[in-house]
Amino acid sequence: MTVNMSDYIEKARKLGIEIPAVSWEDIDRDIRPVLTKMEESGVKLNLPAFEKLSLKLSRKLASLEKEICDLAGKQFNVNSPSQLATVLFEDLALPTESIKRIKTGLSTSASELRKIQDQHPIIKHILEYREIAKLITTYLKPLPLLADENSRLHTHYGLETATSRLTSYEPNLQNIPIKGTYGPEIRQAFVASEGMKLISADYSQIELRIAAALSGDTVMLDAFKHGEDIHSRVASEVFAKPVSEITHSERRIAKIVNFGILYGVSAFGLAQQTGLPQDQCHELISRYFEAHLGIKQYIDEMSRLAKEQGYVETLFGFRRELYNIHSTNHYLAEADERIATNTPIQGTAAELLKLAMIKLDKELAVFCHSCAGRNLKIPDQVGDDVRGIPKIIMTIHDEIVVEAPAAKAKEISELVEKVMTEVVKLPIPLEVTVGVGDNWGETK
DNA sequence: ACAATGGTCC
DNA sequence: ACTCGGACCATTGTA
Repeated sequence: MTVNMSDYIEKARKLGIEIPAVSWEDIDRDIRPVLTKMEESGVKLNLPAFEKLSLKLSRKLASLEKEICDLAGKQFNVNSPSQLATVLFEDLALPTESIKRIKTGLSTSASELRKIQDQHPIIKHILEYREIAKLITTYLKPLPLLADENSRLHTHYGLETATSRLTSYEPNLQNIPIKGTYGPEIRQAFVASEGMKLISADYSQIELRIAAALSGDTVMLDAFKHGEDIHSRVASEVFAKPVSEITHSERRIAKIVNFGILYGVSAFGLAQQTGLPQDQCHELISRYFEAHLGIKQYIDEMSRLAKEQGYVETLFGFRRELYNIHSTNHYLAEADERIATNTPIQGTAAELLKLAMIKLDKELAVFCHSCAGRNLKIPDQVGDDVRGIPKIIMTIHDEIVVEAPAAKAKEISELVEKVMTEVVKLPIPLEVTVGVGDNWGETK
């Protein structure tokens, strides 16, 4: 047995991780039929709600466009970055010192515009215009056109990514809005069929937990073991004060630091995101690594592995080649170093979700079988093909959405939580947040 | 048809 | 010069 035990399974065992004896290739083979079923099931849209919101926002967009052109003193295409740059930085002569230069001139991206938001009332209008235009053109208009005769929307899932994550396309259901004023409204228009409920279950901080497990960082492992708020905990470390004294703003910054670590943060990037001066960000990063020697070691180890073997691997052996790790172009070489730290974490998270989906799909079948004599089926009051069978209908990187008969939703939500929580045994618990509702916005 | 820009999600 | 991982998609403007 141990003779043929793969390297990565042995590696996992040493980290105190118990994983099933499967490779990423086994996982991808077994997830495919599950994905196909999800594609065929689809998710139901509340089309009248789409129509209503679309109309409301279209009116708002038109009035914003008029206000913007009035403030600009001329008619122009607000959708055109080049025309917009001319209006802002030539016609209105707004300050350009802090604005990023791009190939074609001055950037008009939201992050740049926010820097000069106080300089002119037009900026706020433009930001709101962009937000609303995005929602209309990317979601509200196209999605209903892709729905079938039962108002169900069928995405396609792909397996070809650099990290073993899934993709979703035509349409992409993995970037449906959730933030902002209207994000929740859009999610509320993703609904359960009559007699059914939506169950949404997502892993909380799965990437940070995997980082803790893969690195063996004792401080982070300890924090997760005790169920601490990881962002507040890191805030107390980098700002050197007790958790009880951490402010909302300090926690927000620590959250950005935590994400930055997963992505291979630089002081510059952190400054960009937090709005703090770069030298203070440098200080925060130093303090972070002082408090998390295990994480520092992990990053160095991945960098070393990348240089030695030219690739890194996920927990289940998915390999990513790093072609630029030895490049004399430092920018490219450093980019590969960041990829080397991130890929095992992001990739392992993706593999755990796939494993959970494979197991859940089987468990749901078992559940249905055991319910066979208990009148589980909902009479076909709907024209579609669901009729009371619980199904996985969507996945969004760390989240699984199930559609289940209302009468069994509670029971099934507990099954979903159990399968996801127990998919592998890490030295720390995997936490899952579950919600049940009549629509996707309600399950949070 | 394609590059550039910008924006949504995890 | 230029900065933080992974995706998909819409629009503009040029070829």
